[in-house]
Amino acid sequence: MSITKALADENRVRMLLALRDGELCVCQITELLDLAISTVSKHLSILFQAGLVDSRKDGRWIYYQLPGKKADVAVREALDWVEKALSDQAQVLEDGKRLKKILKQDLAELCKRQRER
Amino acid sequence: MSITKALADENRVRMLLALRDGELCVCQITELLDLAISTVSKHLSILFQAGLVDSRKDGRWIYYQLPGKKADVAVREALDWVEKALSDQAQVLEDGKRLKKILKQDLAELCKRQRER
DNA sequence: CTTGTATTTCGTTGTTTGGCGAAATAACGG
DNA sequence: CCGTTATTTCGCCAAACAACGAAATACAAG
Repeated sequence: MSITKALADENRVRMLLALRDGELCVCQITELLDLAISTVSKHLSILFQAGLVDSRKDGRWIYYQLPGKKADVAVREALDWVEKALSDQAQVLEDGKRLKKILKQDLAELCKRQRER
Repeated sequence: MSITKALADENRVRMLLALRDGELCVCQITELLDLAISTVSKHLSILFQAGLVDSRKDGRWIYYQLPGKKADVAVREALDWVEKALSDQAQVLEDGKRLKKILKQDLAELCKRQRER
């Protein structure tokens, strides 16, 4: 049930699909979705509680990623479905392009710019 | 997106799982969930708009059912996931038992009793 | 330590959603 | 036709939710 609720928000689905190609830190996700940092953080905690993302700390940053093979079957199959059913949405395709540009930017610079919004 | 939103409500998921063994009319679903008829009707319209249920009219009653093979792939796979991931929830198991009793009742009687709540 | 920085938590606000009952609709049976 | 009946639509209220900014937290670097 927490899985279906977590998937009900468009921004959260965008986050999951953005993580397909690897982990991202909070400020990268924030840049992609153009939301307040606190909003993104809350969304991530909802995804985390549903088991749909993992996180790890590295230096100053916290990286979020899709869960590995150890994840619950229900979670893994839900994520498979999301990818198959929703990854061709216009917004998601655009996110893919924007994400490439974001990944080229220096992480410290990116975070700094966000703090000054 | 309309699919994930439709699946985010517990009562709607219960409806879908109740339909696994065959079609049900609105008043049977209402009896199962113990909600107002108008509420059930609204839930069903949300499921219908997402493509997660079909309906057919027969005499005085409208029967809802899970969509057939012609349904969208995204819909069919979402329903497969719901069944696999959520059908072992306590509430759903109890619904299964209650549904058997409901199905034994005369349809006209059932509807009549509901009108008098 | 102390400053700076990335993230989370908290409190508030506006919007969405779920619930109900009453009225409208549709359609069957007399 | 006319009343009855099953369902939907409408208008309302309360609860849940998403969004924000400010304050708190955690921790790395100087």
